[in-house]
Amino acid sequence: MAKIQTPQAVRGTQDMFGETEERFAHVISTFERVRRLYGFKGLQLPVIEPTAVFSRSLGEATDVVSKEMYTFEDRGGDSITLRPEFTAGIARAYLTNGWQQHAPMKVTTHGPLFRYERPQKGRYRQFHQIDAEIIGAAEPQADVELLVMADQLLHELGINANDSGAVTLELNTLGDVASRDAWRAALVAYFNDHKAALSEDSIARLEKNPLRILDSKDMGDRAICEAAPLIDVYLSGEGQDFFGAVTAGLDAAGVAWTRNAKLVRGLDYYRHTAFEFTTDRLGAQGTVLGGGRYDGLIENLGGPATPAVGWAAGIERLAMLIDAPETDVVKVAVVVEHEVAMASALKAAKILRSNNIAVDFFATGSPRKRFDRATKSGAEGIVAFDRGPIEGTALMKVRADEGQPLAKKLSEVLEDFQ
RNA sequence: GCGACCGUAGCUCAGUUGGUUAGAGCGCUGGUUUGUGGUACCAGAGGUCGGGGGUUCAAGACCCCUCGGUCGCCCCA
Repeated sequence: MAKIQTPQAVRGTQDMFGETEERFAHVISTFERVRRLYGFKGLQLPVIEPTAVFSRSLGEATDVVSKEMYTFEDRGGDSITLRPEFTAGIARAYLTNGWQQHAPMKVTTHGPLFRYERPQKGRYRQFHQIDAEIIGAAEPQADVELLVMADQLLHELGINANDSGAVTLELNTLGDVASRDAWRAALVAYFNDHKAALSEDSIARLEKNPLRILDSKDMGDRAICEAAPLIDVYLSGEGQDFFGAVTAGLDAAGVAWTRNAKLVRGLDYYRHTAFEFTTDRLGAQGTVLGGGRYDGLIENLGGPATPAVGWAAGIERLAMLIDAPETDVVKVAVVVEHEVAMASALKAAKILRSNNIAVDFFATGSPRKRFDRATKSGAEGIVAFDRGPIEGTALMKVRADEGQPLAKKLSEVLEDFQ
């Protein structure tokens, strides 16, 4: 028989099992727990959306829209896109379902996102994020609540800033529309004056996304950025008040933060608050959680002017930063030492499981291996079924820890492990 | 899209300046010991050395192409 080539996973996708999966699941379950502590509702959204949802809200010129989306035509001829981020889809759902009635709406979601990029450490084509948003809230307290929740989440995952220093909250403001536009114009003027010294990448950014030059990794660019104009000079009184309220709120809640006046967001719809929790432990992928205020987005999609704030965090990146969670271990290992005991063993396993006791079942391979595997499973107790004194009957033996084997009734076993 | 490094059993890796039947550990299967058993020992299965082409008397080792992986640039979580 001719060998056929074995199928491969799509580049940039992962098959998670064992510790990798446990870390992943732990991030999500912690997030689900913490989000409830802050009164956020869950949200489940489609993975596919009409392409326009993203092209209109992110901006046609952005890298995400122009070259990173998984877009295809469905059988009806409609252009469909696999979501590259959460916010646009949430905004769409908010409009199509008339969720204005619930405003201010505090929601969270999590799941897979897709971006056609070159995979590297902490970055995949199918990746996963947890996401939190408050829609319909214009006040800075919404920004604060979101940030305090993010901080607590990181803390409960064991990777927060306050003591370990693994992650730090960098905070900036982009101001309101007028402030932001004035700052942007000043930056363009400044960088144009220094165009000759800029890197090739940054000259391109000057046209497409001048704010981005501020976090260039090029050493020459960084030197030029040192003297670049800051938002503070162009920030309106209103913008100052807003930012002041956010920082005061964080201080009141005991959340550590540092000002990074060069922090910007890649997407056009951000206003006011911009923030990132960053780490130096993930190679080139320093951002673990990022977000900001996007008061302009819902209007971009044709809805009413609706203020909103939100953040998203990469589950894979968080999973790489946490300590390995304890692996789930079954409470009882049921071992079938002789075939005549099979029926009794199956029945016992079923009863134990019905009583909410986790059971693993060992009934294949040599009797010796069965017991070995049961021992290695880490179960608290082993319930073994052997041939009984009368032909065709079963004998139950219980062994917990190092003790001598005991003959027990199943009801006693239930008591032991309940 | 660009760059660097890597690709030998299921897994982690050895394989000396190219030279006889390609190895180890773990895992797996069977067995022997250990008085009911997490140990130790023995044996077995499992590889067309990512794929294709080339150089050579001889290539897992050298050259080219190709596919895959990792990391970095860009961009982002």
